[in-house]
Amino acid sequence: MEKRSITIYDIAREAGVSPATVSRILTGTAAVREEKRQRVMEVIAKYDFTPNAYARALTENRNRTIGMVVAHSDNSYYSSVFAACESEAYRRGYVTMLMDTSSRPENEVSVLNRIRELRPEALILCGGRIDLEIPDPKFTELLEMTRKYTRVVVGSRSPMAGIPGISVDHRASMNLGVRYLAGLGHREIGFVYTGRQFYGTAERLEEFRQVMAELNLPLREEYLIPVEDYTVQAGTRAALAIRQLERKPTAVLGMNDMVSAGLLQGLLSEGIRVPGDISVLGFDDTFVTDITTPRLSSVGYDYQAYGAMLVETAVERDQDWPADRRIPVFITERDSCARI
Amino acid sequence: MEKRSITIYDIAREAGVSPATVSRILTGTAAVREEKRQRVMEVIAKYDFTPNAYARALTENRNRTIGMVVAHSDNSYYSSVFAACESEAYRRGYVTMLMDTSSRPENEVSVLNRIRELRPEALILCGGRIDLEIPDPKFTELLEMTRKYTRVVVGSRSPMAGIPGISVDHRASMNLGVRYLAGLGHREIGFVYTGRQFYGTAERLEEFRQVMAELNLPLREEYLIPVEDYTVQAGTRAALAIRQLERKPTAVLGMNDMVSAGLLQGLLSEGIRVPGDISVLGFDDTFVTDITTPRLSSVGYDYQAYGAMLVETAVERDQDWPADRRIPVFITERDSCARI
DNA sequence: CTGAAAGCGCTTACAG
DNA sequence: CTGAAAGCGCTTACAG
Repeated sequence: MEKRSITIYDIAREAGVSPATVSRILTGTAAVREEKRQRVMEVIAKYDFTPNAYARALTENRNRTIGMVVAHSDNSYYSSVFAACESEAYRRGYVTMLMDTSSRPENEVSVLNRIRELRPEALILCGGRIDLEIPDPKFTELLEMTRKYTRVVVGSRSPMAGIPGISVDHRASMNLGVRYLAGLGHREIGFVYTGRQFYGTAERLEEFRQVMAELNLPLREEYLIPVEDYTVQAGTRAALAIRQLERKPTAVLGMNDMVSAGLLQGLLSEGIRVPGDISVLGFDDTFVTDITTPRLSSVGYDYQAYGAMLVETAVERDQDWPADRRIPVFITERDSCARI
Repeated sequence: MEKRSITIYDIAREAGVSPATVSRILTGTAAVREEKRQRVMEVIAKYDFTPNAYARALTENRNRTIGMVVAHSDNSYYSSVFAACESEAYRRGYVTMLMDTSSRPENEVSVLNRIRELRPEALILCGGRIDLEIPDPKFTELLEMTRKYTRVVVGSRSPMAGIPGISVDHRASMNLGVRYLAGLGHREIGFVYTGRQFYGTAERLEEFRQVMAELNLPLREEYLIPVEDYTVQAGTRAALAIRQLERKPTAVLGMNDMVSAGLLQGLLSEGIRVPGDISVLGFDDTFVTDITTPRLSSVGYDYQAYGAMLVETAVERDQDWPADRRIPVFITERDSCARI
């Protein structure tokens, strides 16, 4: 941003053509005599001229921009989803602006206000109030406003008609996890969960009960252990709770890899062997799984595919996308679960 | 983006004022009679009107946007730096667009081309060719072009006059690490390093030799172990190399937390106790340190402060910032280093 | 194939 | 305090 930046007019003057011709060369939308093209290209190169995306956006009424707002950009789940979205968006010629709300409602408000001004062609929302089991009407209203200015897609359950939702198949992930453990011979299975207010947790909890019943496994309420957040420390505290138990589970699922890592450490430091005494299974299959000792088996998703689907749905607006789609899950066996 | 979005003209007409008045209310730059303000605000609320940032940017010749390009957005070091920058930028009223180059030169080129069109008020560059010990002239030229359109700041050593560089104090980090280990009684110290072509590695290597000499500790070339990349697997392979050693170090520094985590696991699985037989110290102090067993001691930085400094330097352009600044380092003791 | 002109949606001197 | 008008830097009918 110098005093006044060089424009298409400057290029045109120096090349001895009209600004329209320069524009045609830049956009490549119309034929231009080769000789003129040459001259113009030379002048462009001489000044390292690059057309102003803002002016272009204003005339074309599009800006090749995608907004993405996540709850915590430095959390490895969200950063994996973002990285996947960004690369797909970039491949399609879009640039991504990432904003972080730290899961704070006041930030969600101000971030979405800013997004409306920025008018990205599409907005991808992941985490925060959008994940609430019982929708927050204030937030729903905010989404309605945002929709007037930009197409929105959520990495969650669809919050309303017209906003496609694409999310992890929470029920399938729990089903797979429990069946995997049952296949290893476990009958006494626990679940350390976080975020009861979120639909993903609700779905996993329901599925847990259901699949345990289907498999004819005993469901013990004391094996359902709530923790406050998604941290290592929360997992460690859950391990303490498990130690107190008269009769212990032989396997436990942790809400995500961080909680599971804490669980694993906590159990170990209580002298409980993993997987010797208790098997631990994580969710998300982030790189954390390679770092724990023993390495953590985990139910994961194809982040690359998830990101691609999110961006595709965001960008190809004419298609008739399903209101809700779920990402398939798979399990990666490492060393934290044993046959009993 | 409907057919035609609602504009300041629509608002003006319905409120019975001129567009200029609406604009004045929106920007808050000039006094407007209270009664008119009321009327206008009502119409704005009625339509959830939000001014178009692109049009505004074009007239004001600024866009309140910061670009950030990182080598790997899903790497925890970069995502910590980004999160810190984003929050500081947001606090100052800027939105951040994050782009990821995957450290590929061809992506650096296309990303920077796109950045020039987008004309963010400032660009923060972290990782990739900017970190090369011997500058790449092609890349330097690319930076020169970019500078014509936007102020650039790097999270690295300053590549040229006019581009402020702010980076981790690599020498200090190594000095601190070695002195810490020496303080624990270690004399036989090793270093597993990655990216010899990067200045940060070069600095750490030099400092390693220097501080070892200062402390009168024996420097054994076979304790300087190069690995290919910054992964857990690289650390594991380094552990194998250490096992082969006739005479083993009693402590080793790993290039970053990931490498150190792999080192730790590899050593453990070779039957070498950590920290009983060998102490391991990491760099970066990311959340990885809480997940390893034993938990990893690590030399880290204040990411929040780093991000704030990067953004401040990027945005307050009138100030006379030093060409090169280094972020202070500190050590966080956990359980991977023992007194000998 | 090419230029003059209008328009995208704002802001800001300029003149009351 | 307020409006008419010009301008920001492009693109695209429109008319040759």
